[in-house]
Amino acid sequence: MEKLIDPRILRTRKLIMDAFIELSMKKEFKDITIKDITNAATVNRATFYSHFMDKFDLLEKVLSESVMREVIQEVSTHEVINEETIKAIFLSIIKFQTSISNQCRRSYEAFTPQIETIFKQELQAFFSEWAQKQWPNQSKTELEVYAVILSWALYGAAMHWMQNQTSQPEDYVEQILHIIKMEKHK
Amino acid sequence: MEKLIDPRILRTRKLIMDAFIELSMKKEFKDITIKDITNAATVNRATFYSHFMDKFDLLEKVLSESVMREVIQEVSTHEVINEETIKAIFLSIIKFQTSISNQCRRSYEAFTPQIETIFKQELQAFFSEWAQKQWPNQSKTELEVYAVILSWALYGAAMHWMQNQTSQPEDYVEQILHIIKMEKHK
DNA sequence: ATCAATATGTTGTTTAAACGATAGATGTTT
DNA sequence: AAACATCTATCGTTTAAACAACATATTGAT
Repeated sequence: MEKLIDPRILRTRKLIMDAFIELSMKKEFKDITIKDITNAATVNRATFYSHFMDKFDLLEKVLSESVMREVIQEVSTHEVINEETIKAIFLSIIKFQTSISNQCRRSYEAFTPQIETIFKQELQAFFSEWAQKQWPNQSKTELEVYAVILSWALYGAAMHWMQNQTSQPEDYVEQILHIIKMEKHK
Repeated sequence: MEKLIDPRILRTRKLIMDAFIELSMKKEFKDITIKDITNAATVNRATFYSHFMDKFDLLEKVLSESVMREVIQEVSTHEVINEETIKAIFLSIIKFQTSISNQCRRSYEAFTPQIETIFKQELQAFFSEWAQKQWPNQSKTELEVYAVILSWALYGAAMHWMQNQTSQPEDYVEQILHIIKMEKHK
């Protein structure tokens, strides 16, 4: 079933994305030109356009594919969604947000809306898939709602913690677990 | 005058060479297959053969281009050949030899002849070029002899030190400077 | 020693990427 | 505001690399 994509495509995509991530740490997003990116990626500028529509398209894909994958990977060891998984994801979100707010500096604020959208989308898809595996008897729409609530609640809580940082994240996440019910009964 | 080489060629060469250097740190040379190298380099196996004749050809080019460049670079700050330059090169050789004897481990001994040949070639070319700049009035053949003697003597001394390690390299190099005359008078 | 599996080179064909040229947008200096 | 440079985006042509297939070696286990 695998489509067998030409490895050159994968390599070029990775070169461009990695170069962009690298540049984002030094320059502001608006000051990064396509030429900057393709130069650093050792790729022709025209080639950029056969992979991405523009810089924003690239940012979107970098966030969803490259960055979100890290978060997912950290929790992919867990078999089912449980309190441990929730804790792990919460901490991952904070870890990621902290790292990009350090890396991107000034340009960070300008892109929080995009980042938030992508983050919630990915989280929702992730929860939805896993919920269906975990509770195959529940109706799809019901599990979808469950996934939406979980992803929004978790992301919102993480953002709230980021702004206040009153307690330790480990203690904070305990509070979330008191609110969200993890059980589903047939 | 620059030939303007297709960047894909440079990129692929670098990918292969870097992958090889990386693998050399983990595996013995004889156990590294072309497939290993091209896999790590994200390059097709057939592509390898349009850049290198075989594994030995690759090793040769890695040593002369990639590694020797480091040594040269360390002394390229110096304007002319003097006692400081000699010291710097001597220490660079030792540094390089120590690092590959740590990295390549068992396969190291098997390739010392090749490494030695390449090292002396590169050193000789380096000294020859610089001697001609420094003493343009001297005859070319005379300076060539000078370059040969310098390169062999330095490399030999470095190898001798490596095997015995009696004194500190800084003290050892002083002894060399007592033997080799650095002056040239018209 | 035999057989199977894996590695080495090589070749013809297909495809992704490089190149050069282009036109329009954006931005900076005078 | 006009001149200038730089960036964006696209397109046809050329080239390097991917692919698949092949014959021949090496290796390794039975």
